[in-house]
Order: sequence, then structure tokens, then C-alpha cells
Amino acid sequence: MSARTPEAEPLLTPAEVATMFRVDPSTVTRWAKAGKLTSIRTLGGHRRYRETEVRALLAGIPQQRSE
Amino acid sequence: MSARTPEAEPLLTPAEVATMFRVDPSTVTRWAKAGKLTSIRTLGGHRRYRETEVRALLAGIPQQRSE
DNA sequence: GAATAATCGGGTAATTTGGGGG
DNA sequence: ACTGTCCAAATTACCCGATTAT
Repeated sequence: MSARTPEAEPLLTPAEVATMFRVDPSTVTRWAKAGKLTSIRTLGGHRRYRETEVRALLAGIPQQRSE
Repeated sequence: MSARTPEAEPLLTPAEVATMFRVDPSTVTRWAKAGKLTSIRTLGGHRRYRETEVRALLAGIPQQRSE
């Protein structure tokens, strides 16, 4: 193992977010397209979501969206 | 006096890059083969990746193509 | 040199994407 | 307005045995 571990923020797959919200994965995609959810893209175009943001939304904490 | 520090740019292992993107290590290998990610090879043939490039890609900053 | 973990390849399932329509 | 479903194409995940890293 390398001595240094780069800090990486935990990300979730579309399926994981869908399971947590009890919705279809395509619905999560719509949320991302609508800007309701921050999405990070893999180099192949697949979306990943911030775990902290998802948990906050699940907890009912209103998020602040710039623009 | 302290010894000199060789100029070494920080490199990441396939597993580290995979964790940061929340993908399988084999996917990172695929990106390297596709030329989407610069890869440096160890003498044994294992790949290492530039931390600065990985971070930039994660941040969504489009990189220039060397070609 | 030995032991364990990680990364190589390849091949095959499973997931995701985007658009369209109910 | 919001969601679930259908489709094909693209991308990713998991499997293996062999090689490399520590």
C-alpha cells in the first residue's frame, strides 16, 4: 500500500441513491438533470452522488443551491 | 544540512483513483487504455496516475488532449 | 526468500445513459 | 408536475489465473 492516502469524499452510485429514496434510478437521474442533486461524472459519463448531500436531503435538511 | 528532495510528482495507484471516482479499479485501467487518463508504468508494467490530473478530472475541468 | 495484497490481462454479466411515451 | 417503464447503445462490475509490489 502506498504511504499516503488522498482524501476522497464518499460517493454513491445511482442505484444506491435510488434504494435510499425508494425510487427508480431514472428518477435520481432526473433530479440530477434538474439540478436538485449535485452529480459528479465518471470519465465514461456515469453519474456519482455526494453521500453527505444525499444523507442531508434524506434527513429533510433544505439544501442551498447556488444559481 | 538536510538532504535534497528529488523532484517527484505525486502519483496514485489504480485502487486510489478507483476509490476517488467510486468505480472499480479495472475501470480506471480502461480509461488509461482509452487515453482518457495519463498513465505511467512501473518497471513491472503496473500503472500509476498523476494526482493533479485525477483531481482536475474529478472537479470537472476538461483537460487538453496531447495528440 | 517467503507471504500477502494489488494489478495485470481477458471475457462475460449488470448497470447506466439518453430519448421517447404512458 | 412527477414518476415508472421500454428500448438500444455505451459503460461499468465481477469473474478468473498469472504476474508484480511491498
